[in-house]
Amino acid sequence: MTLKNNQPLRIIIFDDNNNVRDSIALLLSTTDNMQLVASFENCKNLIADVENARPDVVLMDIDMPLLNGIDAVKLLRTKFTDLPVMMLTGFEDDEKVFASLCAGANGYILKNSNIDSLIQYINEVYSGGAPMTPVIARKVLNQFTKLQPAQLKNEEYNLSNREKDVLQLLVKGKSYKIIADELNISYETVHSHIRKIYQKLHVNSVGEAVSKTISGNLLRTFFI
Amino acid sequence: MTLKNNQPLRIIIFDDNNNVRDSIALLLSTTDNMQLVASFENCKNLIADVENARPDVVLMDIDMPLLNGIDAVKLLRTKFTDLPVMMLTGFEDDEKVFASLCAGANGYILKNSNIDSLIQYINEVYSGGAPMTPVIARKVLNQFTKLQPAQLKNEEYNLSNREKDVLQLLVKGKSYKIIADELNISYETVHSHIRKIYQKLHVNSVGEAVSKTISGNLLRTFFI
DNA sequence: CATAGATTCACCATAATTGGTGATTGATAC
DNA sequence: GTATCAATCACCAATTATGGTGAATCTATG
Repeated sequence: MTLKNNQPLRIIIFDDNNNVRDSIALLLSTTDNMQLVASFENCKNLIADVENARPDVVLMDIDMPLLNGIDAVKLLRTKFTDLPVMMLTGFEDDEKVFASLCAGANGYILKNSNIDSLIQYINEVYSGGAPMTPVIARKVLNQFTKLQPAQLKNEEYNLSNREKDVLQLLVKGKSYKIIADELNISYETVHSHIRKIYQKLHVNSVGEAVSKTISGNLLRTFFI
Repeated sequence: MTLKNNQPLRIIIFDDNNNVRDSIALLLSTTDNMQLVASFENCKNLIADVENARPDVVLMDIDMPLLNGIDAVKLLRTKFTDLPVMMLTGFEDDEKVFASLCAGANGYILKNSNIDSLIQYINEVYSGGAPMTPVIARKVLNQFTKLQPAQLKNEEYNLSNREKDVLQLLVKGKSYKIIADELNISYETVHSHIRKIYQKLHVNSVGEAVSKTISGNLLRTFFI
């Protein structure tokens, strides 16, 4: 695995369960390129703890007294924007997965993952990946195939650059007048561009255009 | 691992590379609960082959002569809507990942994954997961955090049921008149609902409303 | 029962969007 | 060099959306 200057990966864990902290300590003590540099049962001194421990990867439980793991990640992100944080949780709660990822967590795995997996996940999250359970990933895919009929033939709409500019602003909810202003062109030019856009997208209202654009684009940007 | 009636998982592979087919055959021959029931170097008789082999999981290469793996998945999906298909590929090409998943693949992994992983991935795809590389998954997360500031505070807009109905149609690009028609209410009622919706969402045009709704909702439906 | 909110509808005036047609300029391709 | 297309602008007419005000009915909640 890729290591920083041949030094073992510095790991830190926040978990209120002694057993969990102990097992992870044991696991990491038998793993060559990893080192548990600190371990805490709550996030009371989160920022200071992290500053002192200088970890390469943070393991964070979700259900903890005082400050829960999700808020902890948010707090962490105010100081350490790129520090890899992996959530550890006992069960797969969709709401919490969602909230964690939104808060800025880089991965989300179950505590009952087998030992090899945990080591692998830590490596992955350190090297820029985002380990998540296949069940979560599956939800993304389902959404895909659901939306597919309309958008994902990936029709190249062949919008010109200017048309894309206009469409982008349209998606932000701007009116013709404001778009004209922001692009320094006349209202009638905007009108003209939008006419073309509607032709190319096969729609005939802002609603449809925005809808088609976002759902297409969002999904595409996920993977391209 | 979960098995169907204690029978080993029936695996089938399509790959034009003899070495790959051989290594996978070897790997699976040493794996208790899996069985390679057939192996083909192209998808010439895809449907027939699958019908005969009755696999539980299909492993599909992408670059193949005659019919490439992506089109093969599409074809497969016309007959076997739920059959787990995992793409196997030598390299991580974003476009192809995207195209495969759109075509209906359930997972996407690299051939150079280690042996244990492959076995695990097969199990996961069979049991309803969607194994994908952490790098792909990371892209999803990045998109998340990008969109977060605007939408994902997950403000409860407290829309009433009727308002949600109307908003949903608005998102589909329907006009007031058509919405009125579809919900069997008067134009003025639609008008009235939309006024309320705009208030609650803090917007004042279809564009904004649709935008706010979709980007919020799409992401949410991925994970909740 | 009184109050709040959801759902329904109406009228009015203004503003914004949509569709049609047409025209000029500049760049690019054949 | 001419045909094509992007980008710009204009005028006109019809439709649609937005915002204000007001009001009736019904349901649920205290």
